[in-house]
Amino acid sequence: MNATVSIGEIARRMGLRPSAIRYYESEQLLEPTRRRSGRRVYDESVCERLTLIQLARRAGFTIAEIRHLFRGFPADASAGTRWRELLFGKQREIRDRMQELSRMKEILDRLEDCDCPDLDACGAAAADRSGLAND
Amino acid sequence: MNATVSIGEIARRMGLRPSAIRYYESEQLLEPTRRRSGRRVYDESVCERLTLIQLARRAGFTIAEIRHLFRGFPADASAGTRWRELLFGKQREIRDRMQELSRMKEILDRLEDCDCPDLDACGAAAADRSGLAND
DNA sequence: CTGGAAGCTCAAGTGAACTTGAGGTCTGGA
DNA sequence: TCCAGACCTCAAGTTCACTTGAGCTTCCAG
Repeated sequence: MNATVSIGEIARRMGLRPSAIRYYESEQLLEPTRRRSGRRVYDESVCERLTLIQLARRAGFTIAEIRHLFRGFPADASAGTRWRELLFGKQREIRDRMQELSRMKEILDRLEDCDCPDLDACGAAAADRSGLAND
Repeated sequence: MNATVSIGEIARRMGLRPSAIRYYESEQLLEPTRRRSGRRVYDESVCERLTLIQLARRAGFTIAEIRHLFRGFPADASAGTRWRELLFGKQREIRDRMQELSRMKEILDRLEDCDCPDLDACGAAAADRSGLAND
């Protein structure tokens, strides 16, 4: 029934600019959009797709990687392998990023408990700093 | 004893390019470096600082934010408030990012268990997709 | 029917975070 | 002594992900 949403309306709902949506389409993260007298007409389902794009972006995927995530690789002998590699690589990246975020969170939490004007002046954070090299 | 490390050596140890280290210095994330006949001479402690910079970068801090993290804000009535705001804002951002990463991880983990050539072709991921709007 | 908002395309511009290039200096090993 | 290679500065270039502007069309409320 409600398959007649304008690009402006989708953008508003998703907190994006229309230009970003056109850009994603041009990058083939969205399928070519149906037109009515030249204008793009969306149905609601594009929102899920856009949410997934935003999620992937914030998880560190580049536009090209998201395209591969959605559309795979040009079908040849190595397509499956490359897909697996993208997947495994990204899983690893995400694990690493989660760890880094935890470490940064600890530093900030510790900073919160003191009232230094900055990290350089902060003794509470020194403990974290000295632990940083233990990789 | 070993207070005579060159920029190239520090870069190598930290997996950075010398240009990045010079850039951080120019952006005042590192203190002006001691020179010997024009060349920068580091002692090991700069590595902790660089590790912290990299951690913060990957946690989503901009260069300007890292500068504020280290050096605070120009001392005036609002300096303390702005510092707290930066801290709280970043803590929130980190929590959000960790949640987003978990969601993305789930999607990738599910993709791993099937053998679709891409996400568009994947039924296992459809469940995730339909759940995405439930914010 | 009309005027302003919203859309369209395409090319060029933007901001963040570095990198590269040009032109020159300094150092350390053969 | 010679010179390859590491450093220096400063300005300009690069990449990514969009945004903006120009010039033009279409929609719709009054």
